[in-house]
Amino acid sequence: MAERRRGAARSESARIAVLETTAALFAERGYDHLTIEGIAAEAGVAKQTIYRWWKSKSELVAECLFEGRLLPVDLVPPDSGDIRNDLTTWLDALFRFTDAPENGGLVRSLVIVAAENESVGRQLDASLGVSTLLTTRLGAATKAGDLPAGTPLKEVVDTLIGAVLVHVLQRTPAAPGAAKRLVSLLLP
Amino acid sequence: MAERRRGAARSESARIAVLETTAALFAERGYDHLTIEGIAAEAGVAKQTIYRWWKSKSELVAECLFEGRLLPVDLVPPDSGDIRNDLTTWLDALFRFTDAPENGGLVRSLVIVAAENESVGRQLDASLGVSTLLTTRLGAATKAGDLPAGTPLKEVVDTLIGAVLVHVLQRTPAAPGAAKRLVSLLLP
DNA sequence: AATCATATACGCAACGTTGCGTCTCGCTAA
DNA sequence: TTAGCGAGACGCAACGTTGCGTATATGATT
Repeated sequence: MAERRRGAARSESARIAVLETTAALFAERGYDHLTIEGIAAEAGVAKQTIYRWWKSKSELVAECLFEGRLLPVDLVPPDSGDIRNDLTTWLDALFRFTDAPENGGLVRSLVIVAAENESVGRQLDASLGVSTLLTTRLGAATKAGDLPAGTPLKEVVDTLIGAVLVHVLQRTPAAPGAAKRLVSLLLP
Repeated sequence: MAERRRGAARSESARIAVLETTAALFAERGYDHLTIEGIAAEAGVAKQTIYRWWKSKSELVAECLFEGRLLPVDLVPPDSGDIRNDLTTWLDALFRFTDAPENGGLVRSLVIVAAENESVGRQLDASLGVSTLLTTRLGAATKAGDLPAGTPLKEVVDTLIGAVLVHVLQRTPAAPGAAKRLVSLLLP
């Protein structure tokens, strides 16, 4: 049996206020200009209330991320039946998203968090809204015979994400047709 | 004509001491625990001497990087004549380097700098000791007929780097044979 | 059932510490 | 004589911790 709690329960409203404020300030100022004191003030919450529940700034951001509060869009690959077209469409949307200046900063901040926080790093693919779903679709396509049997799915997914990261870090907008070229390269 | 300087010239020994100390502390503690005051103290230099010549911490680290002081190894791809073997060997060495825990932290710190500092980000490939050289080799291989004529070289290089970054961020040691699989995937 | 005791979270506010970036000192070297 | 140098003090911002008084929820006592 779970021993019943004794005193006042954790304030859900405070928790929500903190997470919402964190996500807002993160998107607005980026990770490195994010301060615990700033979040507390803006959220109308005591600093100690934050430190009581979150060990660090990166952990706080991680929770926002895993609750889907950081990325404004759902990057779900479409399902038309043609796996290569779907991948191209999805990758192209991802490129167009990251190429917008404000989003570029957002994703770069996200990369910083991934580099600092192990759990965010490990779930990097999930953080970017992909991974399992994408791998599932690729697996299904392989089974259906749309892809060669030996296609190393994990490598393909990692590689796609990696290409996006490189573009974001290099501040190089994706060239026209880059998504298509990349997909053709990986899944000829 | 270059106007003759008046007054004391910039101290080269101080400059060297600062860069060496920066590289050492960066490798030892990582980027986020690197402080200007710490560098100044360790290098036996006044804080103002640093601020006089470098605008920010990331710029200081960038100069270390571009002078080759940050990465302890030269990651030059071999040249055996077989471009795929060479790529695999090089990529494998890169994986083995980043898989060592202390190096993983180093590269993750480097990613943080690339995310914060535009010039580092833009020269990300050069920072990792690759790019131009690699692209040159790939171009030569294409010309020699070892690779299909339409191979998108830039995409290939970006993709390789991206795959390495993803592994580093995910804290996933590269699986045995990963380098070979990746190269086969990109250059079938 | 009403009351008290205990336990916990809360907002508020202050603490000492660290690192920032700027500034002013003499000293030294070109 | 001028500019870079080491040393170090300054105000500022944010850190992470602590104590205070209040609100709330549970368990024990009347």
